[in-house]
Amino acid sequence: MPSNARERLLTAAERLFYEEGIRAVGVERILSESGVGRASFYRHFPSKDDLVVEVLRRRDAAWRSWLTDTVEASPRGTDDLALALFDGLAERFAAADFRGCAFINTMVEEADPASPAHRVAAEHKEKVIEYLDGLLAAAGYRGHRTLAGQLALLGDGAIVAALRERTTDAAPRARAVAEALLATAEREEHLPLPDC
Amino acid sequence: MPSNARERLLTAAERLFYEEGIRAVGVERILSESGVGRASFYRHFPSKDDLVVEVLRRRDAAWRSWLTDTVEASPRGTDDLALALFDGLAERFAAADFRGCAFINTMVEEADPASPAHRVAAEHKEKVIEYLDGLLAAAGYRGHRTLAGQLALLGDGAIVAALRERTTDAAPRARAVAEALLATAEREEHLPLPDC
DNA sequence: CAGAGATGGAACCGATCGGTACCAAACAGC
DNA sequence: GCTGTTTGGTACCGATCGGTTCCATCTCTG
Repeated sequence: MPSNARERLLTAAERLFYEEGIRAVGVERILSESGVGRASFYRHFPSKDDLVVEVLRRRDAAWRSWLTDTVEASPRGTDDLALALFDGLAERFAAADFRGCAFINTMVEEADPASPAHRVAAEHKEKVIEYLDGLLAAAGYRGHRTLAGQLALLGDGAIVAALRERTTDAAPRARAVAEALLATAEREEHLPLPDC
Repeated sequence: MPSNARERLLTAAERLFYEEGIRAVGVERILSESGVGRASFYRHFPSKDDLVVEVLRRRDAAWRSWLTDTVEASPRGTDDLALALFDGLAERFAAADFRGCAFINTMVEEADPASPAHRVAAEHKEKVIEYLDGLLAAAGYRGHRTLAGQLALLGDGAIVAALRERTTDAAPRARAVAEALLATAEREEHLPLPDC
């Protein structure tokens, strides 16, 4: 059964790491905000780095389940299910504590690509792309793998833009690009015959 | 006349900040790698933060002049000058020390949007978008301002993707999206008459 | 050559970093 | 009620953080 202290540590650390950055938050802050004793912390996690990795793993799971829920709850047709991504992002951009993508931020803060935290963050993006790839393949798009990478690229670009200008404008802006992209890509599969 | 020590500090700091991150590099590292004495450092810069801001200012100027050179040296026609951006990015992605966009990284590391470093980084992106806007307006695109934001979004998305997968593949992938985007946008201005 | 300003080196400062050791209280299951 | 585990609190550790101070040396100018 899960420990109480461990749970409080993870939730406090997740919030603090996202709001202020991994390196910017010391162990002392996590302890005081979670109410956990210093010894208890190191009983549950060998080091701060291990806490970071565990926080990222949980956030990866939570984020991807949010993505699938958002897509499945979308009232759209099956053709442009992936576009629901950008409407979902718009909600995220509006959050008061929005500070970009936790995984992009981790890859920036943990510069070494071989570091555990960096790898977990990179693998998260891979899994998101695989999921999008599945959606696009099911919708019958020809170059679905490339298309999935392009949609993820648009999503990340929108997140960066939202972080920079601190508005939700980037979401519909990226959505429009995605629509233009899917409109041209769709033709290859669904409209092989010239229409003019 | 420019001080020798100051110049060495700025070049060493720029490299170290980009390779390892701003917070990850202490003053000691900058001193040892630049060969500048501790006292000399604080004679030239009131604090480390001031050095960070000055490094960003110089990188902003250098990056934007690189952008204009890249665009002007492009063999393309005036219509898709902006696409030269992505070919230029591909070269950057291939660099051995590529570690994303220094300004995105700064906005991630310096979480407070009001901090001087964060603001300089955000303003850099604004200036890039203004430049792209000018290019698109000159080429006769109708919604050139929105289009400029979308191209910048694609550029940032490509940079993030390149940081994640550590290949140059993201550049042509983003370029293809930009071409699809400009292809649909161009019609509004240059082809007001239906072609079928 | 003489003087002035800039320089590099090192000692030192308080604060904070991640991590360890120890302890008394709270808690559980029997 | 008693035992054994988990808990929060605190003191402490060496290392490093950004920053100050002093000094001997170097270089450039007059």
